[in-house]
Amino acid sequence: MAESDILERFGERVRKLRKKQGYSQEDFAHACELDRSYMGGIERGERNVALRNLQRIAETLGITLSQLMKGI
Amino acid sequence: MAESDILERFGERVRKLRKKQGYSQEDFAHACELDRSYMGGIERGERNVALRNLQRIAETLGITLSQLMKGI
DNA sequence: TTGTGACTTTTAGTCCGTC
DNA sequence: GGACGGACTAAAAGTCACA
Repeated sequence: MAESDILERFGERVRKLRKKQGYSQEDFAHACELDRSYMGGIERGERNVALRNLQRIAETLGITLSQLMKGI
Repeated sequence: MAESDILERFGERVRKLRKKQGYSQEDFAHACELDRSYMGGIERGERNVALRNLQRIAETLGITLSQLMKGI
């Protein structure tokens, strides 16, 4: 399924941006007010994240949703 | 809740782009392979759409996810 | 510090309809 | 052509313990 790639690509994108800002997965999850294991699932491409959580992630990274989606 | 605005802004964005391409709501929903009542809910800002469906909507509109999210 | 399985609760998303 | 509702099923949200 080609679409499942979108979750993986998104996960990689989050992981990259998160690391770039020096967060551990746990600290980042906490900053997003999400559970650590949920965030882990996102980065591994296992979660089909919806708009509200996408927005939280973008906000925590200090970027727009559009920027977060770049290259996805 | 400030985040609920994101759903409304997204709904307006979809409606605008959909109309620009001359689709009726029903035809557009069908083109996205989504239910018409669901698409109505999206445009009314009542639905917290997840990544896979965001991608379908973007594809149907012929734009990238990043472009779809512009201004959201 | 992260992966992962198992799980419950909440909501996404469908399908029927009416106005 | 679109708003809106009820009833339903599938899947997302969210949590925990252990490797």
